[in-house]
Amino acid sequence: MAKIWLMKTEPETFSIDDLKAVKSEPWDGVRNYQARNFMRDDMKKGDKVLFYHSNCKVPGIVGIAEVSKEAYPDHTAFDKKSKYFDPKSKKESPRWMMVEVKFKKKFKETISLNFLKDVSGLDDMVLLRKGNRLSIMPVSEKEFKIITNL
DNA sequence: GCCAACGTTGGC
DNA sequence: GCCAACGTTGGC
Repeated sequence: MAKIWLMKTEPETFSIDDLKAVKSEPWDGVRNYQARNFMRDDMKKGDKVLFYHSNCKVPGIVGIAEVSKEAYPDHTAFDKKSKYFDPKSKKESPRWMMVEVKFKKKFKETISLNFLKDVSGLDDMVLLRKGNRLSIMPVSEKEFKIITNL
């Protein structure tokens, strides 16, 4: 069964509108092991993705995307000129992986983080846990239903 | 821009 | 393997 994820991005860097424009995008630059493990081990083609804008005026969920390609090596880690370059990632044994996501839809309004905090049934959501810094995290079916019904 | 809460690094 | 120092994330 398809799983559901939440992926954070800074809209200044890559927003939902950017995704809409390019249709599909390789999710490069993830340099966190837990997030990588989710991509490498658990994200399957067809999984749904809640698209989240962070580090901006109104942080929150702005739309829905879908996994369009499963994990493969993140080549930006091999590129000395890339800001995501990691000398410890070798081509023979890539340390970092990425998936591709494609645009599904953009919500009319951002479901703000502030608002989500007050929605009942979402108390256990990973996103709302204190000190959470994961850029990719799992979302339960129940949480997804609540959110898409808002 | 501040700063709390994390994750990572590296000396020991 | 511990843990202090450092870097990063991300809400505010």
